[in-house]
Amino acid sequence: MGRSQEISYRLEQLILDGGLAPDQKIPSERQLADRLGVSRAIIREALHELQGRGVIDTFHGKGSFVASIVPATRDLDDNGPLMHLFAGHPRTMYDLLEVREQLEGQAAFLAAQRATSRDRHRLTIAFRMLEETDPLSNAKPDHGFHQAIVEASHNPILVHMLKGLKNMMLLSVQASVANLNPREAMRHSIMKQHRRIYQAILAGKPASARKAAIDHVRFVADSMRDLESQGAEVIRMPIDTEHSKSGVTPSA
Amino acid sequence: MGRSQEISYRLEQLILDGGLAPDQKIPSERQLADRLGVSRAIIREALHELQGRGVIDTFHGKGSFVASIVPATRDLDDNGPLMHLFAGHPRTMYDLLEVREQLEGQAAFLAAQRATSRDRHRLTIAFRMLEETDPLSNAKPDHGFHQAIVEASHNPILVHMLKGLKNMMLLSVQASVANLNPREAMRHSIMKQHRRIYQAILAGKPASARKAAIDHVRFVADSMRDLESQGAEVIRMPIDTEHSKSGVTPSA
DNA sequence: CGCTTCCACTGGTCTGACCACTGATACGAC
DNA sequence: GTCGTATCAGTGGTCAGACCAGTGGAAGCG
Repeated sequence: MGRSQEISYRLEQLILDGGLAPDQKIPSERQLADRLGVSRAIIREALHELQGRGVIDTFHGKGSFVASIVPATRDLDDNGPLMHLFAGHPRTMYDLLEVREQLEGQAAFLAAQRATSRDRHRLTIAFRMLEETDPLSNAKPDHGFHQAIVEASHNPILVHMLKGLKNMMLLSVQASVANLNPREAMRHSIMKQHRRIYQAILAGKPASARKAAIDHVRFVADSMRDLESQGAEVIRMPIDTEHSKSGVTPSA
Repeated sequence: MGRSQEISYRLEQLILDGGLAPDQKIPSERQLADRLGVSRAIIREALHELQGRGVIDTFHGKGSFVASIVPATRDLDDNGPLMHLFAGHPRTMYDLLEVREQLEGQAAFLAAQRATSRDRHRLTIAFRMLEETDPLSNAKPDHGFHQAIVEASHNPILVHMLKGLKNMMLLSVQASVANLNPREAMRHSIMKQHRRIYQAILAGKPASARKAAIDHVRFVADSMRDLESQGAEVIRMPIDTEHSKSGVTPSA
């Protein structure tokens, strides 16, 4: 363990101990360096580590501040590491969609095979909600619809895996809804796709259901790819409050 | 957004893109600084950030290395509930196979599309190991083979999900191997299926690879179902299994 | 009063030096 | 020959001091 690690640890302790509340300002790097008896470089490295963990946010010219959502020492509620790892990386969304494609397809397939009457009922409710909801706040109903499907698959592992991805899914779905729904034509297409999935499951046609689900996810992915390649601004959901990392066009 | 952040972002990109595999060594700080045209301090800050996120591990005097995609912290926790499920319900194995069917299929598909020469190399090694290994202790090479495939898919999320299921997969694979391999005919079929997958990926035929992989998993599932319905004793593996590392030894 | 200018303070980056650890190589004693 | 040991190049760890670049408030001006 180096000095930097130790400092990082001590700072985190200070913060978590309640000595520093959320949004509270952290002493300046120079002050910390002086007070803790190490060089400023060390302080900076330690702060970067905390930054990576999402404990603090730093702003040029202003200072460093305790992040509003403090993920305690070692997250109990977790999903954290993954989220931090993946959040903000555009490619991740497509990776996610590649996996979703298959999982949703399988879920739809199984749902068509196994859905009980209660499943059908819940699915119908979710579907209606989806149809009737204001497109602008459409993310949750959309997610709810897909979740109803996977639950109808009666495969605990499938449920578990998609549940584990729930947060990331939500982000992804929100992003896609935010991007695609405004385009009236696309919104219409997506509605139609949802309907296809829904009807195939209700009709007990596994193969059709799978195909519909896969097509749906693929359509979303392709559409977003198109949009992005056309230079349209792809709205990414803020995983953490202000990190407006969007707008970065890696044009080295 | 500072230079350091950008560097951190670029490095992470490299890693997630699969340009750098787990346990692989990252160029030295001085090299990176030189190559990316920034000072070493910046590199160090970026590395500390990645360290904070658990993307890399750093060792004094040795270097920095890509950490396993999934922070091991929650590995056990993650599987805990599922393991519990598995213990009681034989059906879970089939649920698992249903999911595997799709995930492995997708992995094979993407691998056929994206495998680099290094991927092909590792895949070949894993495949040969699989061919040459004593069937009785065949579980690990089998798992290693499948893992090599998913890593060649260059989809971090896919890697994560299958890795998360690693232990259960191992159980499942062990079970299937233990049950199926003794039957000479079946063992032969499985070998042929593995070969089909392998060749399809090497030949760069995504569709074939997917089909081969799906057929393979489905064959295993069906075979076990048959056996079970015939009253044959299905050997189930004990839960614990030593935490063996990945089947393939990354030969430096 | 309102606007501008300026300046102190904050983080961001660079340089180049030195320390501490690791691993392999060369060398000496046996 | 073999075995320890000394050496050395490469790596991360730390330091000091300088300068650049945003921020925000205070002083000064119209």
